[in-house]
Amino acid sequence: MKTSNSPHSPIRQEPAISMDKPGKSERLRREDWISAAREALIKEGITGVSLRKLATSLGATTGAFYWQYKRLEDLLEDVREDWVQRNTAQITKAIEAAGPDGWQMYLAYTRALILEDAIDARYDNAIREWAHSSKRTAEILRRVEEFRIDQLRRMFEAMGFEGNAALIRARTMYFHQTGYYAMQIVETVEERLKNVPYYAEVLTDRLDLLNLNSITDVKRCLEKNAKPAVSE
Amino acid sequence: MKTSNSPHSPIRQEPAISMDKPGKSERLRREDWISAAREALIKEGITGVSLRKLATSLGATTGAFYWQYKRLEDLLEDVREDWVQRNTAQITKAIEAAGPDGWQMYLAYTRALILEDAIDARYDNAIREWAHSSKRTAEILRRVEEFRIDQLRRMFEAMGFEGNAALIRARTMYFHQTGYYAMQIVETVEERLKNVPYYAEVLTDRLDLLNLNSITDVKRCLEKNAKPAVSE
DNA sequence: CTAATTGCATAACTAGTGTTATGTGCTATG
DNA sequence: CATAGCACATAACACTAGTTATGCAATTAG
Repeated sequence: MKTSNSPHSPIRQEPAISMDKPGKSERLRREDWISAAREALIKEGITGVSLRKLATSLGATTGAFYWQYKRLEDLLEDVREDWVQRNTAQITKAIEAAGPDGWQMYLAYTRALILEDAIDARYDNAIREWAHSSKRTAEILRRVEEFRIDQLRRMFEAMGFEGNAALIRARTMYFHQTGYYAMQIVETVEERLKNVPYYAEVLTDRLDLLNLNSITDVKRCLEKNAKPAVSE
Repeated sequence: MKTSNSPHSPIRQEPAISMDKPGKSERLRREDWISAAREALIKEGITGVSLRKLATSLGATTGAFYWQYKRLEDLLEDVREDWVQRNTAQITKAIEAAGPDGWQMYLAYTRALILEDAIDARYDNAIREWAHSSKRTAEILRRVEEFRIDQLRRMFEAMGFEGNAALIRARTMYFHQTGYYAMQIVETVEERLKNVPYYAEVLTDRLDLLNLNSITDVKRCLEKNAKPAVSE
């Protein structure tokens, strides 16, 4: 038997005052393992998330991990929660703050996607890929996607679309986004801004945005609290 | 050293006449391994494709595999080619045979997707997932997707959309499809048929399809060589 | 009938995995 | 200074992976 020191303390005290020795060799915290796991998941998929790789990337070994977590699965659960917070909770705030006007919500959503990178597409893809081999991940992904689509549906209803029309547009928009992510399209911000009026025309039936010829016009239209339509 | 018998013959002679002993224990062929790998890939992802699992599903062991293939990678390359043939080459024929009229091509594509299951969505997903960890798979996926989108772009151009408008619609349609696949939506054929007019309205600006109220109307509209528009 | 080849099965090897047990340097406390 | 305990490193275990070497029954050739 070993001494009775018990790791895996539920609440980690931060080093109170961690100043004065910044870069040297601070103690590892759970967030360090979560970050390392997130980056490995994004870069190589769930098969790339191995304890020894994570430990090496943190300049440690597997022994350090088991001081923070009891099992690998516990870290993976934290990664799932990290994804929900980063890729859904954040953009949800932006949309709902722009309400109740549907068009303002649409602009806020577009702005968050294009200008603020509120959703990391590679993170979404890695989670979706992971869901294929992890029942737990699939469950969380499904719950999040139902929430996201319902959020868009309420947005289109706020724009005046009723019933099935709002749902179809919500799904068209979200499926398009998912497909865009899945295909790992590489575009500059300018290219994406240039297409904003075209997608808005298809999804919202607003033809007036086609008058926005320059990218600066589009960008100005996406500014917060901007008036819905035509360039002044 | 062992005897100088050399396996991995480039061309496999079929058993000439394989009648009379159907179910017992026929010799394994490359297609058997390809089929087993495809089903494992679809069900469990690329991590589920292991030699011992494949062998077990075929009632054999790993030793049998190396009589057909030199390396596992050689089987995986055959699986990639199998995917291209099954999920792209087939539907391409259907579309191009319906040309040059763009609307007929649209109907042929929709019919192939909904009524003929010309694309196995789970196969597409598994390949896309695999592409995250396999450079070779990513290369083939990219080539196929560029071909698919260009095919849709030419279809929209044949419908009268010009330049960027045709490309945007092609991408919207394909991204939607990819997202639909990625989300693993479960719908009956009737549900999917019911939405055909709505999607057609968004993508092609044809309002006349909204007159198709019943599913049988939609189905009749999708019949080969059907007239473009209104219910008679 | 004998011998050779085919078409596998069996087992072992190397490498990588999560996990556990134990050793160890550093820090804070008395 | 001495000592307890924290935060690791090290090493080993059981398991699975692809691959290789070898054994072996069934078929075929002479």
